Amino acid sequence: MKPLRIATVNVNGIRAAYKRGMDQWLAGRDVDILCLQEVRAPDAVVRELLGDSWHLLHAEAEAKGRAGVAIASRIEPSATRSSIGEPYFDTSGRWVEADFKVNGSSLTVVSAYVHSGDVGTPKQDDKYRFLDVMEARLPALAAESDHVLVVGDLNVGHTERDIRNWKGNLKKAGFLPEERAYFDRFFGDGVGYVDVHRALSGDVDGPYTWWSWRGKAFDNDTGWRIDYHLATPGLAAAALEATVDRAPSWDTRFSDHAPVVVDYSL
Amino acid sequence: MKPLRIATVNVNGIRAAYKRGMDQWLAGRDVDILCLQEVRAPDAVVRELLGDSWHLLHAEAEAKGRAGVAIASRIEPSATRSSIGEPYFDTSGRWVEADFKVNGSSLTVVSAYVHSGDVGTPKQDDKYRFLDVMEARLPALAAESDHVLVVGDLNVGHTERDIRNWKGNLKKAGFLPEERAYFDRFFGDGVGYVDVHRALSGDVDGPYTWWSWRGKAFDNDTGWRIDYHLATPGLAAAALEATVDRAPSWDTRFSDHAPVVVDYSL
DNA sequence: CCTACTAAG
DNA sequence: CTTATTAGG
Repeated sequence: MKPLRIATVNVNGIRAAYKRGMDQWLAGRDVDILCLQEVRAPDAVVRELLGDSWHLLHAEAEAKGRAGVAIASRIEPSATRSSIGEPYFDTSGRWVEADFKVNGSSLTVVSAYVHSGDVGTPKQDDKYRFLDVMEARLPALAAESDHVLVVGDLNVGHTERDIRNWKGNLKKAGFLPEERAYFDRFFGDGVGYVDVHRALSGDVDGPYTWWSWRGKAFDNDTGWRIDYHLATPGLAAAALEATVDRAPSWDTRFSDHAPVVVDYSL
Repeated sequence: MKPLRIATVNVNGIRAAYKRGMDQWLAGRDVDILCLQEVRAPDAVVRELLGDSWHLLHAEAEAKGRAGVAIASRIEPSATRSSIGEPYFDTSGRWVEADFKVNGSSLTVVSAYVHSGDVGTPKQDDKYRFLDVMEARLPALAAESDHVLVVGDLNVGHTERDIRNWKGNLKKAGFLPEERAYFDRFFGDGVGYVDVHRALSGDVDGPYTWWSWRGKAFDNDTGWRIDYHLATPGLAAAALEATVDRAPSWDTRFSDHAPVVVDYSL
């Protein structure tokens, strides 16, 4: 049986990503379920760019040109939702859920875009509030489907291996102890999800998924691993291979984030 | 005696112009006095881009990133002014004057940027008000110097030969009868200036100096001649040659306007 | 440093 | 269609 290929990527504006060759990446990757964050475009534009070969679930943000998440799939979802369970976030373009039937099992896929945060500002409060709701939503989803996969830009590096310059970022949004503790719990017995890429790659540095556009961050691989596949244990056990599509393997850099692609033998 | 080469160009943002190769144009043209409009950058940025081989007179607009005119010269001005004579326009970045001594004669050069206007809006009132003040300033300048040259983006096409699609623009700002009448007066006995390029090129269509970025306006030469050299008669008689630097002669299009370059044998 | 928005051209 | 600004990342 051909594995199910699921990719997540923060496109940082899908119009800009297409200008930079995102279509070439897509054409070469044969993705079954494509999860996008920071779409930053109206629904009609997204449909036009992706073409009609996808089923598209897209949650725009209320603010024009901000955030926006989507799930584009070759197979049709049996159900879709665009709420994380807290009305405050329903128009923020940060969370969509799609249910699929795959070989007799139910699979829920989530495309998530956690706030970037900013210490000492209301943005950080929103980030914690979102992570709180997410922490409650994860086990609820796991109770409803055979398999759950939450992917996206979670804007937190979990461990010292997930950020190149971790010492310099201990007080920065994205690597705060309080943020990292959420991920300890996501991956702990209570919530019970698995960090798929970390499980497959083992205890190594990276692989990073985001690099600042500034300076030579990308060339020097001064990056952060903040784009994840969080899977329920049965699904995580079915993960065959995980890849970050960045140079040198893939030479089109169409966003400041690189796609994280995982094959699941479901 | 080597003629004095004076160029005018609306750069539509000097930063963007340099990115598109304005420096290559400048390097190949050996200009003595360079008049700029729509500089749209802080003074420090302009000085950095032009380098230290110029004397620079630069009037920024009060509004950041808007308008801005400059005169960069290889020879040092004996005096400079940045008022057209009406305080309302003093912070609009639309008028600068520099006086030079050239071979024993006095020469005043003005870099002007007339409002684009918009029929039925306050912008059109400002445009008329500016043209009113300009109409008063022209003879005053002529009385003070041996030679006066007012160059820049005057945002009005004078005659039917100055706009490709003149019939379609009779009611549009830039070709309104009331605007064109100002130029009849500028070139009439009362004010007494000469349209240098028209005098040299004769009664032909164009040559145009501005083409919209939209569509194929540039390739089809659907343009407007709105960038001028207005000279007092003695100076106009000294004009040897006038050129619009556009393709095919010059292949770098660094602005939606092309430079108008004139050699004066002073 | 890059995105999209907006006003201006 | 392009410019620079602004907020957001």
